[in-house]
Amino acid sequence: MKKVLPLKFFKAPVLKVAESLVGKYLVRKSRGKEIALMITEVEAYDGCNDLACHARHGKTKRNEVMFGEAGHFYVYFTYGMHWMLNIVTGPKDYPAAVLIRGVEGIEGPGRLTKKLKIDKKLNGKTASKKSGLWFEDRGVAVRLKRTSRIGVNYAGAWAKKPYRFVIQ
DNA sequence: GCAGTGATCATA
DNA sequence: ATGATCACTGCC
Repeated sequence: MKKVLPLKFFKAPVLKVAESLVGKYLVRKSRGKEIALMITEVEAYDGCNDLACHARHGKTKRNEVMFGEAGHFYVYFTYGMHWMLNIVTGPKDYPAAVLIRGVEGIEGPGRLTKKLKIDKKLNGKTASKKSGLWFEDRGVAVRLKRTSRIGVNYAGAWAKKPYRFVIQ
């Protein structure tokens, strides 16, 4: 069973999308080659009140995609060398996204984007075959584990929220 | 443990 | 214009 996840899938609340995205496949088509990898680790970033979320200080040029329609990619550059891949969720004008932190065989959000050649060209694009990057449900069931998020110690109480989902 | 790296954003 | 910050990685 191979089913491309429709944009509707991402309109649900971010925690629900994050949870159900683990065990699904991230598929990248680049230069005619298709690579499908199971997602093993994600994190949820939920709205302006989430002190770890980029949207905590309101809309800016960088994060405006998060305020848009669900099912679009939010890709940004950080630490002078790494691209981060997120998928926008929830209703329009509600800034929330799921960070894809790892897939099978590629541990770490920065490595993942490097291996799959993901950069700002995908920012704002939709998750579909047309953009060359999309998600598929291949009918795999997995056991999950919830933990607090990585690299957000500055976020006070929000740093402790169990918004990270990893495969067990 | 921590240096490297540069876009982004707030402040002026 | 300047300076602090950063959803990380790789090497020590």
